[in-house]
Amino acid sequence: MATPSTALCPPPGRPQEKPDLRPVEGPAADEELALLCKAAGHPARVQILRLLVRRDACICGDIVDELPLAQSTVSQHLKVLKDAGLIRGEIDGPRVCYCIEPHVLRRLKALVGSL
Amino acid sequence: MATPSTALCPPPGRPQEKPDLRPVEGPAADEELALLCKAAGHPARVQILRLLVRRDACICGDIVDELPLAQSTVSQHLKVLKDAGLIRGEIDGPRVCYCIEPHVLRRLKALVGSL
DNA sequence: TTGCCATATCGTTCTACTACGATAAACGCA
DNA sequence: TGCGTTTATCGTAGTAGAACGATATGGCAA
Repeated sequence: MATPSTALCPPPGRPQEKPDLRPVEGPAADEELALLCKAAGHPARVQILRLLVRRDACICGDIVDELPLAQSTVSQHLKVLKDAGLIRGEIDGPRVCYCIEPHVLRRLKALVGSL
Repeated sequence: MATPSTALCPPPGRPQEKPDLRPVEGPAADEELALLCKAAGHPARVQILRLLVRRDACICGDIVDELPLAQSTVSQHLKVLKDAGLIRGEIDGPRVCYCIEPHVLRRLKALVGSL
């Protein structure tokens, strides 16, 4: 098969509809909420999240082009989001394709919603 | 009338059911989301928020008693939350009664929900 | 007034974050 | 193999955050 130039990061064959059974309160949940909020607590990272949600997946270079920041700075922000679990990066040849981790984003929404 | 020793911070006669009409996307919304998330991005501050949501209002001293931190440190965290608009502090005699700003908390939920 | 209580602010120290340019690493292609 | 492209990492500098003890402030009671 031909290699598509626009790679889609999340393989479509995984709906991942398993509900998250972890509690939304308690010390562990508080830590998790703080961690995720901290990761989202920067305008550039919010922009990246929105970009990935809107585009469903995005090549790193496209993200760099969208933000008024140096490439190394964007790479650092991507690392923060990746370390928090909110996004995932898949190597696609010489490029890296980033995408949202939908269950972690849902988890963030659930935790914030529990406040 | 007698002054009640347990002051309730939000005066009950204000339902504040006005819906927030500001957009949940765009540059301003991104900034706002980042700001609120940053304020919530620390375990101690999450604990404070939960405390205030659960108890509806709380004397500063009670918050200090609940957290394993020095009084001055808790005071700083309260200031961060207050500067972000998430909580409000009303002076009640020699004490200060803190409470959630419900519409700002709702705004945070709406912004996170828009991701 | 004097003193006590609750809270905020100050000053300090240490750590973490943010941003950048420079460089390294990984990959495809000629 | 060697080159250009893409992304990550390193090193650095400046700023901000987190924690504490000490101190100031402001109100109430004696």
